[in-house]
Amino acid sequence: MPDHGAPACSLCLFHAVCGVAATAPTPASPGTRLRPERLRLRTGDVVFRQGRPALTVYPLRAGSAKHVYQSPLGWRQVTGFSLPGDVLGLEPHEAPQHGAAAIALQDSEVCAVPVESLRELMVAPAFRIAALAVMRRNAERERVLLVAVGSMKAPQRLAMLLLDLAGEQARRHGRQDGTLTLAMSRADIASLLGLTLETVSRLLSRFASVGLIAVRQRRLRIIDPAGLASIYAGLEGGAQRPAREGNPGAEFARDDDVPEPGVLVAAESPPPAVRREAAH
Amino acid sequence: MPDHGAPACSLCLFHAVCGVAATAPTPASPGTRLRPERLRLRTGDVVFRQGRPALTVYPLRAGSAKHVYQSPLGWRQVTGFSLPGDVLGLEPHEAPQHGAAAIALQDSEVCAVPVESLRELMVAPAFRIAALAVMRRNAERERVLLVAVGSMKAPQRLAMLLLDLAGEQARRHGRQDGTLTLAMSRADIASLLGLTLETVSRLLSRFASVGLIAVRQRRLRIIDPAGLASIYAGLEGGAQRPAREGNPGAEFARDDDVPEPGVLVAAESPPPAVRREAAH
DNA sequence: CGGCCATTTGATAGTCATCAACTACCGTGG
DNA sequence: CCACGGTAGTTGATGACTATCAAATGGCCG
Repeated sequence: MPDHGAPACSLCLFHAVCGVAATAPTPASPGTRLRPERLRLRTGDVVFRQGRPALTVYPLRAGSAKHVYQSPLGWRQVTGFSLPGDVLGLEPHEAPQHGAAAIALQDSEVCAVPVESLRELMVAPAFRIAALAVMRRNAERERVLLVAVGSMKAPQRLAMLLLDLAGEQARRHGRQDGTLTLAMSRADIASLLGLTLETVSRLLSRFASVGLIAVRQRRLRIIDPAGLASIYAGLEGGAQRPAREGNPGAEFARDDDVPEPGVLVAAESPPPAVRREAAH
Repeated sequence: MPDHGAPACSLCLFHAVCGVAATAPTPASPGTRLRPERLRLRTGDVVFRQGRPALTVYPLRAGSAKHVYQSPLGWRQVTGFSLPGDVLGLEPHEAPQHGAAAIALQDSEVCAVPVESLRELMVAPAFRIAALAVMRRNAERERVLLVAVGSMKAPQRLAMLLLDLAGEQARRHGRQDGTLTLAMSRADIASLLGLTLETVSRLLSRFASVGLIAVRQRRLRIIDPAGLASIYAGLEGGAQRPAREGNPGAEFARDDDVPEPGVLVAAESPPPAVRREAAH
């Protein structure tokens, strides 16, 4: 495995087929070898806009980005953040246009891989599997977000995000100390979570005052991960419980399907039970 | 084009390749010909559960269904409703397991198409395009829902759903009178929209009292579509405006990308403007 | 006809958005 | 180097919007 310049490259979807080795150009390479162009971005730069033809995908080498979706009626919302190793613009379902805009949250660096190259690579089963897995992960992320925004209280949502960011941080650099730098503004966080920036700010302060975290501006350290997880699970304060899903009819078996965890903060604390279904 | 038994068949993804013609079995058929098994469902029946292997897809011939997603922590939420012509269990990204459960909202009927058949069909460009388009549409739906739940008020969300249901209704049967039967309970609607069933009930009553709709139990008629659209757009009461997306830096061009409308209620009323971006 | 569930409606309180200052930070330019 | 302006972030006061709790009503099925 070549170890390319940026540490994030080892997590990149294209890592195995990328020819931008810091070492030798990898002479006789069997399969496709990418020599992607590199682009530098400055804070606020738009990598691509929603609706524009998806001609290129952009593996993120360094920095970070946000994805902004605009609904048909003009409502905008941040749908996610990307960190080094993620691939910006990787459209699911072979969508011909970008489904959302991508904007650099800080000075960043991306590679530019033409979709034709991507298409070629996709015929290789191994790569294809990996790419599809990435897309599935993204989709799952959005679903978790939907549920969070749709049925969890503000503190839970924020706790979720913090734990997620910490997890991603750990997955990249090995850092286990909960130190992280928020590349995004309070407004971005608020948009993602369906809150206002004031609420986000207040909650961060509250979390800090209770000793869960330490924050100063965009510098944040998680002091009590278990406490945050507890809040995320809704065990704090108001005794939140997963909403029963008021369906009328009956369901066959009564076992609960345990969805595979792992996306957007692993389910450490067991679901607070209360999982009844109306019997037939 | 064969006209199969159910009227919804003409909208089915598999329509062109389906051999279940009410007429003759279509003797010498060139490409793949499906003879899908048919299944009857009763209210509340689980078509498939989240996490279970996705071995079959179920085109919905008659009736309706809801999709229920359970997050890793056990929170459940309705993520969408399906009407005749939709395909239940069509997993994006070739997911090997169902990403959500599907539950019949009423006595319904589905076809059962093995995924192997689906895979075979997917090699045909025409079918492949169509299938991907369906998946994209589903994904776009969820995004619109995310934005709605994340940043719109309760009345807007409900108005959106009603308009959407009416639109789907019209797309199937030609009925242009806004008469529709809500197959789902108030709780299901509430879950989808991130509200409580009481709020849904109250809003329906309020809509009715203002003459926008007429409701009696699950019987509903849209009297003033424009009024609902106006509420959806947020032009009523509180002067809602699409939230500015508080991003810090600059953006290159200043033109707004107009996303292709059409999913989950077309954008009839133009976005209320106010689309400024911070200059650099 | 009785019982059960879905739905409606009311009363009340909690959460969070909104409006409004105020403070901290950052980069620029004197 | 320090003053300045502007943006990001914090904090407070207030109230709208909705969730929550609690009945009451109405339908539907057996």
